[in-house]
Parts: sequence; C-alpha cells; structure tokens
Amino acid sequence: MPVIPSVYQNFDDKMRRILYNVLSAKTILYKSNQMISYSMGKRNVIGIVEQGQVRMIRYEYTGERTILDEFDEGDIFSDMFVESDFSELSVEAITNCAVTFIDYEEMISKAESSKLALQFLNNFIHVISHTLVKRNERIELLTTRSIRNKLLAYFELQAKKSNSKTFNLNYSYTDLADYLAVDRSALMRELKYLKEEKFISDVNKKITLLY
Amino acid sequence: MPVIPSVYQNFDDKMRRILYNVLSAKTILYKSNQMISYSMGKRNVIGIVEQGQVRMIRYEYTGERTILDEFDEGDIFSDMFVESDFSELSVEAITNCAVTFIDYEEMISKAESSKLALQFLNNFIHVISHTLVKRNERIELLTTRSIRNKLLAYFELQAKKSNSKTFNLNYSYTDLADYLAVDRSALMRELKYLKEEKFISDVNKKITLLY
DNA sequence: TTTTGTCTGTTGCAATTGCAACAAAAAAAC
DNA sequence: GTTTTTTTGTTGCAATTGCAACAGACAAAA
Repeated sequence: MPVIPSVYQNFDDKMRRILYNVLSAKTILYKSNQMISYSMGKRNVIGIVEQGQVRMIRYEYTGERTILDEFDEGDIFSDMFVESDFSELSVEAITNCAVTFIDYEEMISKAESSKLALQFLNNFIHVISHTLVKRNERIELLTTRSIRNKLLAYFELQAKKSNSKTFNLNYSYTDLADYLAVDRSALMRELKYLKEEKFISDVNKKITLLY
Repeated sequence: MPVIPSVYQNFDDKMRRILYNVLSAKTILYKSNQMISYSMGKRNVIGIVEQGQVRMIRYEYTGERTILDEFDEGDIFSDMFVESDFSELSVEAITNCAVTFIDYEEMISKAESSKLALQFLNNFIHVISHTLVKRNERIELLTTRSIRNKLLAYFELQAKKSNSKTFNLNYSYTDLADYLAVDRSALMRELKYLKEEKFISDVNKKITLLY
C-alpha cells in the first residue's frame, strides 16, 4: 500500500506550531466555491491544504473547462509549479477549507539553523515528488489513445489506490470528462458499452472491474 | 525570459567536485540508444543529466510508444518521481551522455552539516519545481481537444521559449506524434491543413507562426 | 414545498481521428 | 558510394469522437 507523504510527517501539533511560528506561516479559511488567490507579489508562496479540497482549473475562452489538478488535505500547491502566462488558471475551494501559506525562501533559509525546518523541507520534497508522480499518472491517462482506454486506465488506477476491484467514484461524470479531457456524452456512451460488454459494473458511482 | 534552474546554480567546478565528494556521487557515461537503469534497489536515487539528452518512454504491449518526458543537460530524473508498476517505462540515452547519480537520503542528511549540500538541496527543489511546470505544460497540451489545437499549443510554447515566431523543431514528426499522443498520419494531415490555411509555414522543420 | 439548477443518460449526425498501406526523401550504417 | 533504415508525405476507408439537443433524475436553494 503506497504511503502518501505529508508535509507533517513526524510532526506533532506542538512541533507544527513552533515550526509555523519560525516560518511566519499564515492560515486562511475559505468557503466552498471561493477563489483562492495566493500569488503574493513576487514571492514564491507555498499553499498547504490543511482541511478540505481545492482544485486548479483552466477556463478556456471557448467556455471549455479542464480540471488540471485536485489538492486534498496535506497536498501543496504553489505558483512555483505553474507557468503563469500560458492560460487562465484559477484555484478554487471545492469544500470549506483551510490553507496555510509559507514563504519558500523563508523555508530554505531557516532550514540551515532549525532542525524542525529541515525536517519540514525534507517532507516538502517528498510531497513535491509525490505531486510529480500524480502528474505522471495524469499524463499516462491522457496519452492513452481512446476514451475506452482512458476510462479503463482511470478505473484501474482507482482500483489500485483503494486496493480493491470495487471503489467509489468521487468525481461526477461531468467532472471526470473534464479530467480526462473528453466530451461528456462520448464518455457516457463508452461507459455504456463497457457495462454492456461486462468490463465493468456501475451501481450509482460504485464501480467494479469485472476482469 | 524564463530562467531554467540548474542544480549547479552558484556552483563553480571546484565546489561541484567537493559537493560530489561529500555526497558520494557517481558519474556514468552512456552511449546513444543505451538503456539507463538507475533503480538501485530500494534507495531513492536521483539522476542528473550532465551532458547529452535522455528520454523516458513507455512501450505498450501493442507496440504503441509514448514519449513521456525528455531530460536535457541540468535536468534530473528519479524513481521517486515515478509510480513504478503502472506500466513499462524505460529511460534511454538519446545521444551520448553523462549522468551523475546521487542518493537522496545522503543529500538530505548532509544538508544539515554542509552549506554546499544545503545550497544544492535548494537548487534541487527549484529544478523539481521546474519539472512540475514542464509536466503542467505537457498536461495543458494533452488536454486540448483536437490535433490542431495540440499542434498550435505546442508551436506556441516553442515560440514562447525561443522568444520568436520562428523556431526549429527538434522533434521528428514521428516523435512529435508520440509526444502529443496522436496518430502520426493524422498529425501530418492536420499539419498540411495548417499550412494550406496559412496558420503556419514549415520550411523543413523551421516553423513560423503566421498569426 | 416548490423552484431552480446541475447531473445523468441518450441519440442522430457530422467532423475528426486512427489504421493500413504505399512511395519518395532523407539519414544512418556499412 | 552504396545499401539499409528511418522519416516524411499522402490517401481511402472505417472507427471513434464531438456536438447539439433533449428528457428525466437528483440536489440545492428559496
């Protein structure tokens, strides 16, 4: 079972408080559907999702929407990880959530003198690495050559993550289509074929791989 | 003009030698087309491309090939960044090249005591961040909804990187198709249309955006 | 509790894409 | 400099996908 790294690995509450004090971290609360704007001028800022769920979304001028990434508790996001002027990106709170912001340079410079900050830095790297893994997975999904293969690859990934052939979809099909970058109705059609051909079963959002 | 981060930022040759000594780094030479196997048992190993060009490729059992990523001088790759058992991945030397391998835990633990190692760690994070940016770009390309849009998005990215409407393709069209995950002949056809409709000109691999 | 909005499920039709197959050009190997 | 391999360029045809439009289910808000 893969361990999902967290920036708080080996940290208890007290250590966390000390650390956040050392790093001058700020925690901000957002309501669901609220926009999160975190680019504070020229500084490299890191956002840590403490609670709730956050998504990075691209809106095309055509009205097309693509879910670029989803961040859950313990995930981090940062403008350091995004080329800003490629297209219109926004980060949105999906649920009510709490996000802590840290200044990157602060984190590095404090790592020299504070063991806690170095440990945090270490955790931070593991989290970025894991983010990279997620991105790679995404790329692997997107580079499969048909909707059928995209769906199966996605389902297999979910099955692997939940360690079972049966799992609950936590995307709506509308969102899944945006995530896999395909037309929703075409996705529904392919899903129907997959059910008809007994590749999967789908009892309202509970998917089972039948092979 | 965006600065591409390097793990050797602020390092001269002497510092680099000292650092590599501290970290017990090993540099290995590969001939072009040679396979690079870098997973040294259970350790987290980081490969730094010193010279030449390296690609990460997925081969499907169907014979399909997808170029997942390309690493140039100063880029890093690591098994930390890849979920190993998803599909058959290989890392291959495209040209003759030199790759330095570093043990991740070594890098972290030495950062505490060695200023040089901490600086290297800092650089390392910037490089990973940049890798993430590249992955995001890739995802943005892959999530556009047609071959035409993929091509245009790719061309625009290259134009932006070379800071000019004219630039040289360094992929063959065969490779570009594998990179954009589309059929080669379909890509050629779309390219023809783009030329006919005066969106671009293409004088043997020198592309110009005409809009 | 009604209203409003979003999500699911479906379908015909058109557009796009992939596949297969081939010839010519270019590049690499000998 | 000749041979071999790879890449480019093209096309007809079939399969897949997107688009548009709709009805019903479901959820959220008033």
